Order: sequence, then structure tokens, then C-alpha cells
Amino acid sequence: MPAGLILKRMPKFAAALNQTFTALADPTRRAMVERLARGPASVTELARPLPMSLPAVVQHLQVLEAAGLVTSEKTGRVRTCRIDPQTLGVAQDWLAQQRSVWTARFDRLDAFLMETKDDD
Amino acid sequence: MPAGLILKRMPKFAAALNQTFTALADPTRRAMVERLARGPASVTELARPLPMSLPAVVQHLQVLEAAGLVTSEKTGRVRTCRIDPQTLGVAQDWLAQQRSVWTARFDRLDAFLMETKDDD
DNA sequence: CAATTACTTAAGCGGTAACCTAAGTTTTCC
DNA sequence: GGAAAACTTAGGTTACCGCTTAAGTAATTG
Repeated sequence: MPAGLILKRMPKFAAALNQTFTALADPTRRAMVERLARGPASVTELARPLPMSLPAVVQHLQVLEAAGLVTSEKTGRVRTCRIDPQTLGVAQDWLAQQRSVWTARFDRLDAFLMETKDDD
Repeated sequence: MPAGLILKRMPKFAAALNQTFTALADPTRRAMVERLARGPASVTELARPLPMSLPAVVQHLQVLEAAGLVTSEKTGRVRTCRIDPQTLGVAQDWLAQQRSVWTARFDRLDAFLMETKDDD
């Protein structure tokens, strides 16, 4: 395979992982996710415990929404935010798969060692 | 609780999550993890399919090592890299916990709806 | 209807992340 | 021992990220 092909044809799935992991890499955004896991909240409620301006919180919110981790809708003058656990699952699945590949490898190694032991 | 306290006393655990998710946010580094899940590799082997210079790959490797996702040791002139699945597990656990908080919330909501239904 | 609340929009700024090239260093092979 | 292989180190560039302040707009509330 020619060099660099892996990253150039990046499937939609991989782009989604980029956004998801990028979103979760920031402690402010993880704090927002943790808050929303306990139930919906307005933007102001989300911002209350955070040491930054409200526009900054809204920017973080936009990153979370772009990643599909959070949805929000505005009613009157209040925007209510909710978590979308399905997207969390996508990240979880990727992690699980890497571990399963790794353990499968060790199972094969184990089987190989058992076989060669028989040859003694 | 005063504003902004959450992020200022960030436990060691949260700092580890920062590094882990930041490391996994980059598609190049995820490709490296996927490769290493299939077995150990040298730096040159890791770099072969990637569309960038070798120093760039080494920098990515350093990020993965700092996060604890990968370990490496040098024997002779070749550095061999291996995955450390334990750190993948930490990220997986965080995701699982957020989802469990969210589902617990829905269980309580469910129970509440069942109760009020009885009142009809 | 004036004041307050709850965002929204816009512009800017400092730091750092992700590359690069060029020039080392240390093994290994012939 | 000289050349090639496999990194390593250093320095520089560009772009994006996380935040700020300032100035909006739109919905309640007294």
C-alpha cells in the first residue's frame, strides 16, 4: 500500500471519532458532559460552575454539538441542552475494538506457545 | 460551591483523561494505536504508511507515550513500540460511567412515571 | 414600556500543536 | 573502517484553539 493512503481516505466514521475525542479532550467540555449526564441544563446553568465567560461556554457547547455529543433547543430565551449517549457509545466501541484486537493477538500467541510446548 | 473550583483542583485522574483523549483525537495517532494493537512495531514500521516525516511520527509517539497508551524500548538502533491496553481501559471506563449516570437517571424517571400512573 | 435576563455575534489575541528541513548520533553490515 | 540504517535533536513556520471584551438581539418581568 502506498504511503499516506490511510489518512487520505478517511471514512466518515473516522471523522466522527476525531470530533468526539477532540471534544472530550478538554476538561471544561468533559465537565459539561458530566453535568448533562445528570439531566438537561440551560446554558447559564452549565456556565455557573465554570471559570470563564459565557461566550466561551457557548463555544465549548458548539464543539460538543458538532461532535453529536449534545443537542440543544431554544424555547423562549432559554436554550436547553441534553446529552446524546449514542455518540459516547461510538467512542466506547472504538476503544473496545482496539482492546479486542490486542487480546485476540495474545490468544493466538498463547495457542502458539501451547503448540510448541507439545513439541518438547 | 464557588465558580471555577471544579477545573482548578483537577485530580490526577482528570489530567490522565486529558492526555488520553487528546492523544486519541488525532487520526495519525489513532492509526498508530490501531497498528500497535496488532503487535509491536519499530518507529520506521509505524511511519511507513503515514504521509509525514519521521520526526513528525516520533512526536506523535511521544504524545502516545506521555498518555501511557504506548511504551517503547530501544535495543541497538531500533526502538520497539507496544500498546498498553490498560490506559485504553481508563478512557473506556469514563465513557461507561457517563452512560451509566445517564441511564440511572432514566430509570428514576421511569419509576416516577410508573408511580404517577398508579395514581390515575 | 423600561429594565433585566439569557443568550448571540463579532473581532482579536496569545499560546501551542503539528508539521517541516537540516544536521546530528549511534549501531550494524560489508 | 566506511557506508547505510534507524533514529534523535534542533529550529522554524503555520494554523488552529481557547479565551477575552464589547456590542448586539430577543424574551420576560415589574
